[in-house]
Amino acid sequence: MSLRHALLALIESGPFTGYDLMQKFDHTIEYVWRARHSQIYPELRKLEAEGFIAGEVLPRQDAPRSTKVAYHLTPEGRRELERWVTEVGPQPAVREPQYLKALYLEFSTPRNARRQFEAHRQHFVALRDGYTAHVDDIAHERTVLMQRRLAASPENEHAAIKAFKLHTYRGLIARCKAEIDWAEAGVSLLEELAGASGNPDFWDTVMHASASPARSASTPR
Amino acid sequence: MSLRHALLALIESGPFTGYDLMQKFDHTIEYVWRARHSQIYPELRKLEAEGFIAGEVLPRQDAPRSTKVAYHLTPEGRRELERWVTEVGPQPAVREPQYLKALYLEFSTPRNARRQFEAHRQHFVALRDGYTAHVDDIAHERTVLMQRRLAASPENEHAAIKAFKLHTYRGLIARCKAEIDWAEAGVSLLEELAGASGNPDFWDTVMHASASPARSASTPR
DNA sequence: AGCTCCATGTAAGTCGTTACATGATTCA
DNA sequence: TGAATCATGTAACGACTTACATGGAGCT
Repeated sequence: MSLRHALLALIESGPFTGYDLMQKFDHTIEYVWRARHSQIYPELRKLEAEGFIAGEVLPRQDAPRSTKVAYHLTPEGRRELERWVTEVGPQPAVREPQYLKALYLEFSTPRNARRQFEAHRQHFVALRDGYTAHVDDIAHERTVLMQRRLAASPENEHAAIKAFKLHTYRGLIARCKAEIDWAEAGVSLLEELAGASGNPDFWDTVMHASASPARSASTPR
Repeated sequence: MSLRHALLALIESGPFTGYDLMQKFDHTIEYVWRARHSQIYPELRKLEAEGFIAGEVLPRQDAPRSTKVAYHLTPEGRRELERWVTEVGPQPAVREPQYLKALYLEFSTPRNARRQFEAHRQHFVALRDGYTAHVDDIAHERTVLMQRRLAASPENEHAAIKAFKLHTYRGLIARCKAEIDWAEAGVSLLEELAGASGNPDFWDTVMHASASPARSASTPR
């Protein structure tokens, strides 16, 4: 149920068209929630039907013969945003595909296990770098969203508003670091195991090979 | 697409009934993927239809007049399990409800912000404690799953099999720690902001109050 | 007679994905 | 002429949730 609130929060410093919002979700800017345009446009219409946002039809600056719709927050939308921020929501259920796989790496070769950890590492290095660049942009007030939001607030609140955003992205950076450390420790673990086994074929040996292949109780031994 | 593989991996040390599996997902044991029985039973039938598992009808020990179905892995299921472990899958999209909310804490009071961080902390402390207990169980080979899996493998692989599981859960513990640290740093941040603002009402003042309430471009100022 | 555990299901709905689609305009 | 950007949609499907439902058995 967070997409709608991500939209409301963005639109608060609007007005924005669906296309504007899509771009914020699609690449870079909104780094904590991902959404596709096929989800965004219908959700905007729902939010408008519920009275949380209001759209106005504008001519397109690039193509004056067609139009676009820019949405802004209504007072009800504002209240809904405040309600959401105030409410303590349920934490999402644990569902970790990479860790699930890591539990069962013995079903493949150590070489592959290392590949998994390296891919994991790479992904989170890239993610961390993106976050880091974004933190920098926020600290230097280089993002349009920050500028708009600060412009709409009294000066004595600027520090806090900025601090919340920085704290959020720094937390995500710390998480990336934890993932990177885990992946690197995984590689180290494999190397230790390689050393401990005197086996020169270690890296290409499937552990836990089909020792008990699909024994069936209807085939009593 | 991970539920089916979680099921295959569990069933590998089977046979298990849907009810057995449900319990492993529901509470404690399988700490990396959560699923409900309403998802598990249909998926088991799908896996059987695809030939990855095979069920056999058994009498229930507690109620001999009714039956249950215990599934075991087929050779195709075994191959599918190996294929999945070998394949480098796509990382799931970033979607972080708590961090999203943290980005916009200025729409509520600092008192509420602190409540959010404290709830976050609590949740991950509990999760970490669960993981920690589970790591202990694995290290001492107290779980049925570990015992079955080790019994079905040659001794020289026991260390590696155990090491993968320990490494996985320790990684999850490290992640919990990062979350706990983040939440605690959030509380500290709020206290700093409280000190910096000389305002005695700080904790109950909504920042970013409706300074620009739903301005509409159709209402030019 | 009612509670709990075992064991299994269905139905409705939300959320999200990929893929398919269109139409205006500018630029090379 | 074709590609890229702006702008907006729909359709089909998959994953997951909540809620509703049943039926045997033992325990108090």
